[in-house]
Amino acid sequence: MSNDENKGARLSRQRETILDELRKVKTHPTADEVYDMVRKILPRISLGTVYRNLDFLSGRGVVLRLGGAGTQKRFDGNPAAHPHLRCSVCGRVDDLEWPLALPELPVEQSMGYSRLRCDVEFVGVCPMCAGRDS
Amino acid sequence: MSNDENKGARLSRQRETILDELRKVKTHPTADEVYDMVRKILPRISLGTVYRNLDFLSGRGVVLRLGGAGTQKRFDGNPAAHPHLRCSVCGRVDDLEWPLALPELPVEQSMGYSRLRCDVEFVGVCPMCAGRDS
DNA sequence: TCCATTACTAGTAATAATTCTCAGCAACCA
DNA sequence: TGGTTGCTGAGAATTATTACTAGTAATGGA
Repeated sequence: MSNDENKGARLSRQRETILDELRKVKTHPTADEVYDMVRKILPRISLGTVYRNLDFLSGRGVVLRLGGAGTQKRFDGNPAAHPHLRCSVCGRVDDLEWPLALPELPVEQSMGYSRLRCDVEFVGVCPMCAGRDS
Repeated sequence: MSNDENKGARLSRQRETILDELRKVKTHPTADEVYDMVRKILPRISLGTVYRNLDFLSGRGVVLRLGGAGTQKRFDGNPAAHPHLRCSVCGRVDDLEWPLALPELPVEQSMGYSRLRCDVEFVGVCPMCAGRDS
C-alpha cells in the first residue's frame, strides 16, 4: 500500500479497521456483515463508509470482491486467487482447502481480453443446508 | 422438459419465446436484455414474466443463471457447465472458445458440500473497453 | 360439455442491495 | 496559517429483483 497509485490516499481509522477485521476472519462476509463487525469497534461508522472502503480496497487489489452466484457480494481478506465453495441455498462461501491449480489461459485463447485473472467457484449445497431438508 | 418434476408445468407462449430467444443468441443477456428481445415478438409481455420464467427455467436446469462479478445476473441458453470470460468494465460475458477441462473435485475434498458443479470465470478487460481508455 | 382447479399472465407495488449527494471535519502542504 | 483534498456520517436516490393482485386460459374429471 505505498506505490504511486495510492498517492494521496489516507489510511483512516475506518479504512484500517475494515481491512483488519476482514483479514481476521475466514468467512467471506457481505458488506453488512462487515458493517456489523466493524461497528463493534467503531460504533458510529456508517454503512456507506463500509461500502466505500470495500470498493476502494478491492479496486486496489488489497481485498477480493467475490461476485458469485448469490445476490449479495462477499469480500475476502486474502487477495490471492484461490478457489471457493459456495452454498447455493444459504449463500455462504468457504475457502477450498485443496491446492487446486488454477487453469492458466494462453494469451492466444484470451479472445482479446487483457489483465485476466481466474475465478473458480464450486457451487453446491453445504452440509448445514443439506441437513435441514433434502 | 417432460419428467415428473415438471408435472403440471405448461409451456406458455411467453415461456417458449423466452427460451427460444435465449437459445438463439451467444451473448449472455441480462433479464432486461431478454425482456427487450422478447418484446419484439410479444410486445405486451411484462418484465415480471421474464424474471419468473428465467427463474423457472434455471431452476429446472434448462438454462444457466450466471451469478458472476457484475451487478446484474446473466443467462445462458446452454446449460452445460463451460468456462466464461467476463469484462470487469462493461460486464459483458463471452463463452471461452477453448476446450478447458473443468477441474473435478474429489468427494473427500468437498468439505461436506453436495451436488457440486464447477463455475470457471476469467475476469479481465475486453478489447472494446481496453481500447476506450487504458 | 360443464365446472372446479391450477398455471400462468400483465401490471404494479414493495424490497433489498448498493451507490450517490452533501455538508462538515481532519490531514497535509505551501 | 490558510487553502486544498480526502474522508466521514447521514440519509436520499437508484437499480435489480421479487411479491402481490386480479384476471385469463389450459386441464381434468363428473
